[in-house]
Amino acid sequence: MTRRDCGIICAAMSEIRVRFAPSPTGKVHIGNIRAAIYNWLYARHTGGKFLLRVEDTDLERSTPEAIQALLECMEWLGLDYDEPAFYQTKNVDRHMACVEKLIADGRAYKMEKTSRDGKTGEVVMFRMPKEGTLAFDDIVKGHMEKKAEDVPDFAIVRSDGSPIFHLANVVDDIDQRVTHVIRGDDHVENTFKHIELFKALGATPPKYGHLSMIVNAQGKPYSKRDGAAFVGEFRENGYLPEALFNYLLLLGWNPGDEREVLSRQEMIDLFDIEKVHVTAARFDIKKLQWMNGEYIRRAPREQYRQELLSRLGAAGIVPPPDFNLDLLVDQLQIRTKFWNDIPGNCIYFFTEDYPVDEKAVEKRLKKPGVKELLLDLASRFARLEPFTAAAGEAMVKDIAQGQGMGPWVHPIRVAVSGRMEGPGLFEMLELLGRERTVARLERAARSLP
RNA sequence: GGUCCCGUCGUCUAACGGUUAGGACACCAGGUUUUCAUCCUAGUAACAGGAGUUCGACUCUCCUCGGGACUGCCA
Repeated sequence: MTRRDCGIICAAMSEIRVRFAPSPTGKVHIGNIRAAIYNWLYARHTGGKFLLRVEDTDLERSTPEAIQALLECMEWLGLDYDEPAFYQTKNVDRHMACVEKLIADGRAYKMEKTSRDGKTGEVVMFRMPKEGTLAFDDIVKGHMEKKAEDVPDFAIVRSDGSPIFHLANVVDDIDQRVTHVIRGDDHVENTFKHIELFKALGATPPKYGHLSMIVNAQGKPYSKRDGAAFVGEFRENGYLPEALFNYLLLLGWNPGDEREVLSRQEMIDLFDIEKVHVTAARFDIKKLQWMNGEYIRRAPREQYRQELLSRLGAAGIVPPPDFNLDLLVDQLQIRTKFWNDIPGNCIYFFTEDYPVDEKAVEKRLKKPGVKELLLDLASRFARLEPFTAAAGEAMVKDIAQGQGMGPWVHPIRVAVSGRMEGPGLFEMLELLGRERTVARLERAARSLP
């Protein structure tokens, strides 16, 4: 409580500024985007600023397309930033000016060095303290300390004259007036170097918080083999941005009570960077899938309706004007786990060219008596007035005479939809309409010996 | 190898040093239902191991084991 009060006071005195600083390599990884989410929430929670810095100094991999993909991911997740995106390549002059100053101050020196791949050239090295301890208080990991002798000098300018990450990163943080650096665990060791760099440049180091990694189902760091670890893939697979956002947030943080599905506003209100976990979290696709279904079920009908129309449209289907879309939404919304499920789960309402599950046919239709049953039902449905779900259900109930309706319902379902699961049967028939229902019952009957 | 970090159900996690160690996902058994899904009810399942401190340890200390990060002219 005291801490939080202090945070508010400090924010009033000097605004909190955090940043997401990805290098655009084409695909945005979930671990990176979770860091972005935590930064964004921290900024929104404290009333500070969330900044975007594109670390595009790796000219090989940084393409306009990659940057575009990055921006789209952020927009999809609702990670809006408060100042124009800062491009690292635009700040190279500043980087080099800082190097000159460091050299002039004796904090950096030129040196002949042989790189890992055997190339020799002159680089600029940053001089680290040689004795004493280096320490900082990590917002999530607590007090971190190292002997100075364990952190050697390091290169800040390549032999081709280009600035290296450590230097560029720190100079940019100074220029963007970043107050809190919340980033991946893999930077913990770098922090000892970065803090010295800040000091050598006459700047106050920011506060640091290091996030543990997200590991795969085997508990190992994600590799390219794991797949589906990129934000874009979740989008393509029909996940809701809100669900992915919520799930990622819960990987390493919780609101302190038993709530899990949170609104964006609740997240902002409750998020507390100090309560973020130190331990690595395993990515559980099953729980994400559940959460996605949860978000779809909770979505406003209108949103579902729009998504339904657009997904059908993408499949080349436009429901006819007299189609009862409301009823379809009623039936489908609770049965949808991914947006991508939509066309497949209702395509048979709109075309005669729909897939038929042969196992279903085997189980429900290829039985003695079913042919006659379907013909009988076809003629009954042809006469049913009105042709509604309620009337259809009443009719079959009447035929079943108080017994279970299974023997009638199951064959009808497979005969008219080609599958064993789906909306309530009578709603399904109403949506199909009399003509299609009768025609499909007769067609199914004809296909039987 | 060296430096640093971490360790509660299968997974994500909760638990002022005192709880029958709680919740969620998954799993499983029922119920509702014309199928599937939803929904409701119940269940299986964890403090890595060992010392110590303490009246009392998941919680504090140490050791062991296990996992991870870093150890670039990559970011």
